[in-house]
Amino acid sequence: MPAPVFDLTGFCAELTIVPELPEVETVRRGLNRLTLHQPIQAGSVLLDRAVAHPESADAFLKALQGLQIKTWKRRGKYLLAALSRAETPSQPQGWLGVHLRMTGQLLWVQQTTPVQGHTRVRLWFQDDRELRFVDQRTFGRLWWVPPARPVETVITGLRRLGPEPFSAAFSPTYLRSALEKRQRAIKTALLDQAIVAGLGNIYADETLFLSGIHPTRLCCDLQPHQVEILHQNIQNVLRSAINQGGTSFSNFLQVSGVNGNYGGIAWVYDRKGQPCRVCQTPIERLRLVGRSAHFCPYCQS
DNA sequence: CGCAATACCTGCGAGC
DNA sequence: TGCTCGCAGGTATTGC
Repeated sequence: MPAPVFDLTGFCAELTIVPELPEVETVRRGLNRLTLHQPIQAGSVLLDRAVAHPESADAFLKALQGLQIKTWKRRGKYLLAALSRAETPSQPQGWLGVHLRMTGQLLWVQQTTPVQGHTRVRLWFQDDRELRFVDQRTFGRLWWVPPARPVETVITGLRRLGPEPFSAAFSPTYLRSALEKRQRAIKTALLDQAIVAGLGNIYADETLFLSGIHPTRLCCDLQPHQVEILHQNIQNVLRSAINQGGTSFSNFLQVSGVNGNYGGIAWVYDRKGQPCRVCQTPIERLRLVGRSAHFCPYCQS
């Protein structure tokens, strides 16, 4: 099997790791090391609906031609490449947006690398390089945002995002006010990107375990000190996952010797029936608004 | 407005 | 062996 020059996702291909904030942040850092200041020469769209804007794949490719990437930013789980032209680097030329959703991957490969199944979009750079978007379940999307158009008018999902978990806006006070009147389960609220941007199913379950809070507990029933703990653990879980290079759950991290309780091991996620790492009680799973929630019935209440 | 259900997808594994 | 079916989950949309 031909290995990519660099797998920007940085995680084990055999494991299905859905990209949440730490994984997207890891991809962003890889993109910033590899893809900047090189004009896009051409490209190919193999699946039309992978391009959310503009309407036609041809228009998308035409717009990107000749542009280069100044820097990659991240907002929630969205990646945003600031575009410019080599001759006029200070003049913004819009944005390239990417959302990996469930199974999206960005690969930095040689153009001669055989095109694997599920390849959706190819962008060709100089020196035979290519940014390849591969996405088995086809939920991932790319956008081109024209210059002078506010990004969120094209990538409308950005409008619905709450604060970044490491921003000043995401304070314990904010979180308390966002939760105190809500009648929904706390797990559901953590998955709601309008409350805080970036948590997905895995890190939401891990956060609740570390906070000793049962996933079905109603937001409005949480004590202020519990919200404080929750706030701290949201940051702790995401921070340690980012420090592990984007995933806390991959085999190769374990075999390469990185470990400790956030280096290769989930407390509860996908551990139904296995003993709790703290009290040995079997981990349970229930369905909550169409998602699985994993928890320890003894440690979490 | 708040919240939940559903649609969108494909591959895989369980069960028959 | 080969089939069906449930499940995995981020986000947009729909509907109560």
